[in-house]
Amino acid sequence: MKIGELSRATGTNIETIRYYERIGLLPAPDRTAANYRSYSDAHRSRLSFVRHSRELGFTIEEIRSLLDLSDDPARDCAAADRIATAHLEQVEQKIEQLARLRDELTRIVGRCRGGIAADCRVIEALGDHRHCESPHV
Amino acid sequence: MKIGELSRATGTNIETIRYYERIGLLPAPDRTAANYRSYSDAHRSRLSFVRHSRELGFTIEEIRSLLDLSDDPARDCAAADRIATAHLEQVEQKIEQLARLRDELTRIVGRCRGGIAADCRVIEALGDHRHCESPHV
DNA sequence: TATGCACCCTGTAGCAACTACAGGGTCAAG
DNA sequence: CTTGACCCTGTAGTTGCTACAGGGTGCATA
Ligand SMILES: [Zn+2]
Ligand SMILES: [Zn+2]
Ligand SMILES: [Zn+2]
Ligand SMILES: [Zn+2]
Repeated sequence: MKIGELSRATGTNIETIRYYERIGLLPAPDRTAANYRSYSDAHRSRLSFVRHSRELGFTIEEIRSLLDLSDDPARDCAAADRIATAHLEQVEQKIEQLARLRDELTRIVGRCRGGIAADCRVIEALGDHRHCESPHV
Repeated sequence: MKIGELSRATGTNIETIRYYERIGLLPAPDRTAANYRSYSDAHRSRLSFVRHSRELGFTIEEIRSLLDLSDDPARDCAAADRIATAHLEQVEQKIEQLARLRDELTRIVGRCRGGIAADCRVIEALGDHRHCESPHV
């Protein structure tokens, strides 16, 4: 499989595939006589794993650890669980933070009654946290 | 006010203040005889505006537009309202996306029963989106 | 007077995770 | 024999900072 086919098969940008190789996330594939990369099915499924994990928000380093683990099928899977659980917790924290942000932004946006910038409550609220009702950080 | 005082007064890293000046978000202040930056109260409140807006998740470019607007107090404030509303919508979308992620991650994490990596349902789920119950993207 | 220390300066490079060229080579079809 | 689709390497850009390196300044103390 050439890089273009792998790109279409996994929905991954070609530049991204080369980037993953450069940072050691995907192993370097064989080359054809013309120096084209030639991928196997193992590459395809590894890349699918990476892309899917990225879509689920895991960082490259987390994915690296997860790949290490699945490369060594006899190891205890507790590490994978720990990574996934920690990531879930981070997502939950991020949601809470964004919800606070949303509430504060809703209050701020709702205060604009139109008119000139000098009188705008939105601009006023952005300039001074004392107008806020939550710490939002 | 020297840069260290401004830094303490606004809770902004000194490097960040210089960065804002470099990208034209803060006007270059006067200099002392020793070439030290010397800030006025106008600088201080402008920087507070920037930091507060950043805390609320606005991008630098959005803040630039908001500052342009507040620099011209006679202008109609509708543009500010539009920026803030658009930002609020983005925050809401991000929350929804993260909520989908959280649900999917919760399902995935819940499937691990311990054991070896070869049998791990978490690793399996990460490798193949067909195990997912939502599109989560 | 020297010297220590806190503070300031510029310029550059690093982070994450890509993305986008520039400037070239390869290969099959018409 | 040229056109077009593909592939290659290497480098630089994105966002919003942060962290030096390598210097200068200013004030208090011994
Ligand atoms: Zn308004
Ligand atoms: Zn606030
Ligand atoms: Zn498991
Ligand atoms: Zn999925």
